[in-house]
Amino acid sequence: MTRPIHLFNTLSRRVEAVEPLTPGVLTLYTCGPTVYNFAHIGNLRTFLFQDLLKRTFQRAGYEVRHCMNITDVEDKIIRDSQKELPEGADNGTRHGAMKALTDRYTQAFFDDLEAVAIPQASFTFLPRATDYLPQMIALIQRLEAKGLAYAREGSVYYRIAGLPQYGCLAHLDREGMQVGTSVDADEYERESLSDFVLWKTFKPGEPSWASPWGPGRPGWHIECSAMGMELLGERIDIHSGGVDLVFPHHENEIAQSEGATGHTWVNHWVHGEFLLVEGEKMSKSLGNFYTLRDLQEKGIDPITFRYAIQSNHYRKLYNFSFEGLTGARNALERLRTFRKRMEGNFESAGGGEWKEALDPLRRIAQAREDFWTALSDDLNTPEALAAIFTLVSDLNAQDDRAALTREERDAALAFLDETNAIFAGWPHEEASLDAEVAALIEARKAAKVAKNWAESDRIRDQLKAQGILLEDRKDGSVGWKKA
RNA sequence: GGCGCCGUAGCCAAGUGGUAAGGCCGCAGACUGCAAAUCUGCCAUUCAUCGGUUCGAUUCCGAUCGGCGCCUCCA
Repeated sequence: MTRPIHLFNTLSRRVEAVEPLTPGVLTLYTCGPTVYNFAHIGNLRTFLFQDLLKRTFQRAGYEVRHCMNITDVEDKIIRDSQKELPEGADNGTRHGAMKALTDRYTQAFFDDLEAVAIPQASFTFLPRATDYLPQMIALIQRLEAKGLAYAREGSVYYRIAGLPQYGCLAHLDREGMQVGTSVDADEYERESLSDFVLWKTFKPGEPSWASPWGPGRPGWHIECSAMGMELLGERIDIHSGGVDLVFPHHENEIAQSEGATGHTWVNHWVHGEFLLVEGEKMSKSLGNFYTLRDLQEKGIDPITFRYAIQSNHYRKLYNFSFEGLTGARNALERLRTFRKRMEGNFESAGGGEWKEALDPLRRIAQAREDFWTALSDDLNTPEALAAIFTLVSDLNAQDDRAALTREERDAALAFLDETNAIFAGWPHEEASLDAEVAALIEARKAAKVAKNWAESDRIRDQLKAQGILLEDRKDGSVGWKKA
């Protein structure tokens, strides 16, 4: 049983149903990081969007085969990893230095992902580009054989003129293109300024691999085509990335893959928007450039960041702000408090006027429908979250007047689990207190019974300082939560 | 020059040809020994501006203003 999901397709510029080639199994390729530095919050927005995409399909009943590449050979990686090496360093040393750098930042990347609740284990394939040189070379040879690639002085280029559909993704027509305004001097040998490089010839000071065209290294588009086709197949359901990748990266991937196979490679292209920071483009010079680590140092919970990102639609520019983060934290707190309330069994006071009594089970079923209707419609998370919040509000009101039954509470909890499986913001938390704190809570209870308010308040403040917030209930029990 | 996107309350934000979801913040009240949590009420006669189409537009069309992206490395 799978729910149909509709997504905006960059190819058609319309929202379309996603119909996997194999019913119930979704093949998903997402462009991963270039590991030469820590990921910044803009990068993370894209990975969070892709995680949302994946989790939505999973919870909608699909088996998702997700491949994300790790780009571990690229201009900036080479620049940063080779600068300390002597001029005469041999190729093995150069490769070693490059690997040392990329290993370090690959690990940092996965640490960051884990912090925002994107488990490494949730990826089916995490290929490193440097592990797929044979596949890249084979793909280039395949293009050569079809007349779509040509070698010049040790480099190989893609012949755009040979592929009529070039430009279909970015919706560029060749007449209107302003191309070639900035051209590297060493690439004058291309037949056309639009042709892009598949294989770069060796330059002194760079690591290299042997190839039929002599030593060199892969161009930056070829890895995704080679690894995607190797691991997921020559036809895949969804390919995604940040909007900036539409052109030229994804356009060139289409050229490489479809040029080689002669048929459609990707059915659905999905792209996530960028973020702004306090209304401005994030940049190091403006001083508004943040990594997740920067936020953590400011005491911000990465899960709060995750929620802030996911509470906005993925195709809209998101204006990151610290005020927004505060709002996200408070909104999450409301949901977590509600969860605790549903996990508990305490009696409500009863009585009081309210709009109308409702049938909690039916109300929950309605919320579930609303939630999925929103998510299925191009991942409309703002509306999906609204479905949760209105339910929370209704059930709180109901529970205040006439306590929900255990069955109804469990139904609410099941819905929270279901939605948390996607948003990862309101998980069940084991309630455990150390003996000292438990004793303090008991001492305060005794003080309250004795109407010793000064002592009772003192203990409450003391616990608050330790990060334990108390909630006195109407039935005399005392709840607590961590601040 | 070509192709696109966005402009909804203090902030974030959904949305539809039929009269504005949700969250945060804020205010008043209830509950409480006081709090916290929760509840009740309030918080955009209005959706950048000006025209047009329509019985009716925030939603369609056009123009204007403002912000932005891509066509070159970039999540």
